[in-house]
Amino acid sequence: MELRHLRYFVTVAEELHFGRAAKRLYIAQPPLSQQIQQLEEELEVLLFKRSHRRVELTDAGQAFLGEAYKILDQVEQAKLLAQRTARGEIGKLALGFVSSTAFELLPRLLYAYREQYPQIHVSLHEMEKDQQIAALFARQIQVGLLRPDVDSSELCSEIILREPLLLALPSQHPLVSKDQISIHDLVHETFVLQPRHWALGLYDHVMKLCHSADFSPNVKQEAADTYLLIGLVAAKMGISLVPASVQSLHSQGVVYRRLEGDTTQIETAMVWRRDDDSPVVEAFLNLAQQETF
Amino acid sequence: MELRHLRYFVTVAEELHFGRAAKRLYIAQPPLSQQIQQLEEELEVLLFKRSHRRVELTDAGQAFLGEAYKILDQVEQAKLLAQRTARGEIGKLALGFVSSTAFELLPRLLYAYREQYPQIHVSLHEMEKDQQIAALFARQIQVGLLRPDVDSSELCSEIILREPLLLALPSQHPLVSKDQISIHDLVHETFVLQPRHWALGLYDHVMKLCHSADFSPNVKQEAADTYLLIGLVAAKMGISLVPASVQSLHSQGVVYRRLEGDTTQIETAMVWRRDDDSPVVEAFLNLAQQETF
DNA sequence: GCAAATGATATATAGGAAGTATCGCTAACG
DNA sequence: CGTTAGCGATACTTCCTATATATCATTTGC
Repeated sequence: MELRHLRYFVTVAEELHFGRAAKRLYIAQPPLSQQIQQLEEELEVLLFKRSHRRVELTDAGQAFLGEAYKILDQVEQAKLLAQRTARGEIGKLALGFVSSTAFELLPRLLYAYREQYPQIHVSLHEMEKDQQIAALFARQIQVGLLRPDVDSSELCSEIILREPLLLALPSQHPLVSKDQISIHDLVHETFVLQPRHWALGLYDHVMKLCHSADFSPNVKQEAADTYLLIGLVAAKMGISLVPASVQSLHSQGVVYRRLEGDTTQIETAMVWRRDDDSPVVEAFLNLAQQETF
Repeated sequence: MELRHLRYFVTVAEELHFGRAAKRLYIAQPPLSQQIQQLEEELEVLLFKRSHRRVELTDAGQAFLGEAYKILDQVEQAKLLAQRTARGEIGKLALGFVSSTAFELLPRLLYAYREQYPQIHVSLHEMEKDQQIAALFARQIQVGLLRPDVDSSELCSEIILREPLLLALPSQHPLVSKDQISIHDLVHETFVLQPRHWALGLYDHVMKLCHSADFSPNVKQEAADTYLLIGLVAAKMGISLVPASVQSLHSQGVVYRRLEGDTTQIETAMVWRRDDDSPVVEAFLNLAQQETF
């Protein structure tokens, strides 16, 4: 049995007339009769009652007609599904992200993506950099958002955000009222920072900055979680240096200031498998590249 | 697109190897490659990622595979459905019957039929003879159970039950204790009968019988419904003559007796449209013929 | 009883699916 | 690093079969 048989059968069942059905199918009448006979032979069932004057469906033909419609419809659906899936309009996307992207970058990307591809189910997984890379290899996530660099020939990456460092201060801190704050003003401050193993790139940036002013920061407390970190600043445990996007985490008792003369750029990159040509991923990457800030 | 494409696609998807898939399909490898290419061309979608070393499904291929399985499965289902419908194993059967068949014949037929064709939905419609014939013409019922004769070239009929007449007596009636009861013993009795228009054949049989003993029955009360008729006998409104199968309607206060020397046979027939070749009807008729009593 | 209508049959044709031979690329191996 | 085995694609041929043409057989309506 081929779909041809079903298409022909449906048409004859609709016309109840071999001649008209053949015309509608743009074939001659004899081959149509033959194909219907073939179908009946394979099913071992008579689908039509033919008198030389009238054609009508048998009970079995009636039953088969309903199924035939369903099948032909499902074929169309399958075609559409494949095309949409290929265009990245349907599917699943697992994203890894470092916590610092959760305040600005990730929400913006997600919002834009959802708008354009509402049928994609996106799952979000907060992970630190190394975990993300492992998860990419294990195909647990398809795209990661993290701080560069990534060194692997099997992965691709692209920087999608560069942002300055900001100083986070308790709101009653004396420096708040100062016009311009330079890195040298921080020599005797106590710091609250994320642990090095947790936020490698950021940590090293901060260290480099302090060393450029010939001091090592006095780290009183470490906190991996960004919410907690800002909370500690508000609680006057110390000051901190954070990527600018953290600013959108408006926390009472914390103010943010640029550091005079600091040109540090904190970079955020997207990472994905080089061999991943999934259209879902491709669509996400394209969109993210356009949305670059 | 033809089912061939789906069958080939599914096999390649299962094997992830064109050579092995071709072997399983009993065709050579090149035509298989070509058919898959055709399919991809029609869908405008790549279904497989081919490196010269490995074949794997794309996302779209994965999605399409699920649909392809469903479609092929549904084709099998459709085939089965048509065959079963043709064999009369699936469908609907509307039966008309006169009330007197409801006690013995109809239950027995139904029981046997349901056992063999549990998937058929049977609907039952109590109607008198003329209504049944009209309903057969109107295709509201497919088979009728009634008293012959039926005179129409468009209908077929066959007698499936012959039964004697029984005398129904109130249990305290003097005739109950008599050894042999003859029709002549009934000359002075009062009768309860079904109206002539309602039970044509039966009524005429009773009249003929009485006239053979040179009297006309004294009909005190008529009752169309058989239950009511027997109830009236129990209430000593009179005696009645009924087909033997009514006996299975065991009613307190009523006893049944054969009439000595009476050879009357009450006949019940099945009637159906001559042009009805529905397998459901055919199966029912066959079974009823075998079950004849 | 003849003509029109309609589906089946017989035969011819052509379009395309399958077969054969071969190529091109990759990866594993000595 | 060249060689070889594996595997899918391509080129070309063959053969099957779906389609077309012509005709027949049967029914029905005038």
